[in-house]
Amino acid sequence: MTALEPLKPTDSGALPRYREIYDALRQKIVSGAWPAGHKLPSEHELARTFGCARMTISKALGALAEQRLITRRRRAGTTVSAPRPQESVLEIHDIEAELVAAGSTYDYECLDRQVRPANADDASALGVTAGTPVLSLIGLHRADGRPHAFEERLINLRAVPEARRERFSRTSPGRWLLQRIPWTDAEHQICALNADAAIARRLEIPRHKACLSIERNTWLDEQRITHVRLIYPCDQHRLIARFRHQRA
Amino acid sequence: MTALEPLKPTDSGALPRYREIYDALRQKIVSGAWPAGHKLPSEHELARTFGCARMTISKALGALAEQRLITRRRRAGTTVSAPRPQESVLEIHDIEAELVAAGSTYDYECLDRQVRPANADDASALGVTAGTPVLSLIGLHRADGRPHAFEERLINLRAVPEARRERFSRTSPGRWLLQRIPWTDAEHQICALNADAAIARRLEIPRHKACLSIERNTWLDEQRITHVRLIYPCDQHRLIARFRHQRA
DNA sequence: AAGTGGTCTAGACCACAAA
DNA sequence: TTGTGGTCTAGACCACTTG
Repeated sequence: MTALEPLKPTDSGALPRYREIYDALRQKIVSGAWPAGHKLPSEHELARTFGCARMTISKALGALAEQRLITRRRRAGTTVSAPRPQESVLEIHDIEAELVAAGSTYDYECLDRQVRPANADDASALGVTAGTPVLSLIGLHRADGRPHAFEERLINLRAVPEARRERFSRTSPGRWLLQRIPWTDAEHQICALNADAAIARRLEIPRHKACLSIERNTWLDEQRITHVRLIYPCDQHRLIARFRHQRA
Repeated sequence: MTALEPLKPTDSGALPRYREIYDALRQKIVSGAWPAGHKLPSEHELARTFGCARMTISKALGALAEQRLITRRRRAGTTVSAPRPQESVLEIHDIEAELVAAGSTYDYECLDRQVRPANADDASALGVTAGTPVLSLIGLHRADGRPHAFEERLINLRAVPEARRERFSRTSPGRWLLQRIPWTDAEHQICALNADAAIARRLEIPRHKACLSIERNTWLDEQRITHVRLIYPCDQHRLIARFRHQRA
């Protein structure tokens, strides 16, 4: 199969035309028949080849471009991209939803709650100017009664003033925020660390045991909403990320 | 701003029409003016409101749907989605590229190389049937001469027969594969662990020090290509993931 | 200057699901 | 049954970029 199928008999089956075209072109690429750098026919030519309107071709190419399988440039045409660097969609689920889905019980306990003007550490973690009112929360997530994750959180009260009225004694602030506050940007940092004395005590694990630390910053447009650091014992959490070139 | 702008004077500026419409609708959603569950006007009505063709509206809505900000269903119409669960694009860069970008020198050393029929462990890790020929590689990545990551890898020789001829004595198999083999699916598992004796020795760190473990499986369509496990000392690696609702 | 992709139109028909 | 989104057409003009 070195030439494009000139015409496909209209599958009375199912797939829309642009999707068939997408699949046909994608096959050329992932099979290696069209290696990186290969120049594709122009949209006009593909439209003639496949016997459809140019917009239909454009939709198929748009999908391939979104998958980074091809690069499209005016005048220069469309070429097969170099294999993309490892990149994956990481889903970091809501802790409660995750545990409930796994059939565990869940509860949250507040260990400390303070409203204060941001000190230097707060300001740097949350990315606000010192003195901005913040809500500092320290809490523990439990699964089936056993410690599951330790949470340190800062909430920008300038962005989320209504959080000042919440006690968060049994309500996980993460869930509360997620349900109320739209967010536009999130950033995660993931690393490993050895449990220090405080963390070991809270999570009821030996000192120095490896833990997974997930830090998350969220924004609503330019405004910082919250900073959170979650610490999981190594054997209680595992991030799973999947990526498919092919569209759903 | 509770009503939609009925018409925008054609910005002689820059943005395409569908993008302006996308932005306008997105603003309604992230600002909270249209909460989750809110029903959007129909495409025909939006086309009238914005004074454009329905396909232009459809393109804007398609982009919003891809961001999961809205849900579109035939007959039922288009509604604002619930805030999405935490989900982020995780970029796991090629180790060498990452180090070079950071201004470090990089080298790879092969510690062990075997071609063998898959044993039970290989078969389970790589997801092939026992007896399938596999290439097993154990190696060390170094940055500025110091151990940076420990790698254990299995390559399915049925999928990548040409790997059998490679020595991989100084060439990182990850990079070699990435440059040659197209892949369609990848799965990552990330967790923390305490260094055991073997890892501590290889990475020249104390035993029990926390490490980040990244396991990756890759597929070409249904066929398994490789399984790799990378172990980084906690202070030498940090995954960073960003997510934006807004399109680039 | 000319060819390419990027966008847009004003229609059309269809499939689906809710009423 | 009917309104909705999903797809498609056969054109069109424009912006960009390369030759």
